[in-house]
Amino acid sequence: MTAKPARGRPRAYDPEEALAAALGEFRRRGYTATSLDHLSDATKMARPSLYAAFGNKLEIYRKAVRQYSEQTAERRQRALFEEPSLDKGLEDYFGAIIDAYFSREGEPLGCPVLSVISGEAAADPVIGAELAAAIGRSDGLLQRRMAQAVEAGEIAADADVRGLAAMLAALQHSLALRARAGTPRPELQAIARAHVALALRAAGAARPN
Amino acid sequence: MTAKPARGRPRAYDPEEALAAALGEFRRRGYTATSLDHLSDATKMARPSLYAAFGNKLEIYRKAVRQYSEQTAERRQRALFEEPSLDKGLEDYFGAIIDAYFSREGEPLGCPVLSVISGEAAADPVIGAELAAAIGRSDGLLQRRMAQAVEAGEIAADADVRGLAAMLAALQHSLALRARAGTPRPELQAIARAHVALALRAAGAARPN
DNA sequence: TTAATTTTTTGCGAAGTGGTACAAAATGAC
DNA sequence: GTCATTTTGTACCACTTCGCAAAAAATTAA
Repeated sequence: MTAKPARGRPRAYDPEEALAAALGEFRRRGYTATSLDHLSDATKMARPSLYAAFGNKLEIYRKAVRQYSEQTAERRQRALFEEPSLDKGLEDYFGAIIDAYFSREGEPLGCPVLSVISGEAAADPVIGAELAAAIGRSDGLLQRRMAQAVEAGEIAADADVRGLAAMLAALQHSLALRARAGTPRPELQAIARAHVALALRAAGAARPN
Repeated sequence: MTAKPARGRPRAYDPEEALAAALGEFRRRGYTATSLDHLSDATKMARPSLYAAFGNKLEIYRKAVRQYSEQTAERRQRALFEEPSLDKGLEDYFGAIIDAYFSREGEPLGCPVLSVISGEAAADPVIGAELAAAIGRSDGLLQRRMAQAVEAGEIAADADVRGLAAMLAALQHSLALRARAGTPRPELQAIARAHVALALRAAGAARPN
């Protein structure tokens, strides 16, 4: 990956680290409240270097989120689609989400999208679309999983697939928000467990366990 | 109410209108992205007048939210606690919430608290506390209602009161977020209906209808 | 009229905003 | 070495940010 001798002056930063540091700033401060000076400090890159490397503020944010998504998506999707037990799969899915909602230092930062650009989404159509897309992706995943569950007989044949998916998506939205408000991790985990259990019961799960 | 001859120069603005206009700006733009100039324009008050009347930016926001809350709380609480049918009560409760999440002109602005200060909550402890308090208030209301429902035999005696309340709160959080992403009203209403129906089914409602 | 009181208006200031131009520095290719 | 190339660092731009001081205006009380 990093095997590129290149030609000119070697860059003094690691793009991946820089984007991670930038995302940290966005998550802590929120989108608008994060200035280019903040990003410059956090990445240890001068502002012109930031521009040359990633583009303007919005582009920096998008690239940082994309990297985060790619890094965390696999575990979530595997939990959802490769775990045989629906119950355990959902618990792992939300467990992965909760893990991602905390920084390495344990700060409850919530979701880099839902929690960070919600404030700006109504005024800026580009950001609004970004938010809508993120929500739509989760909805899609959960709908697919619930449809599978119906086919596999894991839940009632006449279960409301879309309603159940929306109800589980709501848990994700709620976790993002509660993390943002400082709710400690064990409490989030308890909330997720209870929510999943109730959802499965409402779905007429084959084995209410 | 407005019967106060006062002494000095009469104020040229109506405080209630001004706060409503200020809240509109906050809701549209988000907290940080709303500048005092925006507020000054929207309220038609010069910046020093804003300061004299309401205080600094955060105080303006708080007073505007307080007014909004007082104006919308009654309908919500009546739906929740005075409607005999639990099912209908919850539907009306979330119906009132959805109504409040749209501006008079029909823009889906979401919640003036959840959708607006989520981004700032992690960095600013005062705002974080504000967000946590708002979440806690809804949790409390829903817990009380679900506890009543158990006592009245409207739902199963061994129902998970806290879990159900959190699950319904999650619907509120999700509605706020989806509104922010531009989801049209009928879709929000459908989501709310399905969510409530599933929650009641999970609660072992006496009459699943 | 005059004085007291309250609000509005004008204008300022120091700091921060996103974004960029341009020269200096560090490398590989020749 | 010398050149082409790429990144870095310094400095700057025009604009906006929040906040306030001080004067002007509009009213009631005496």
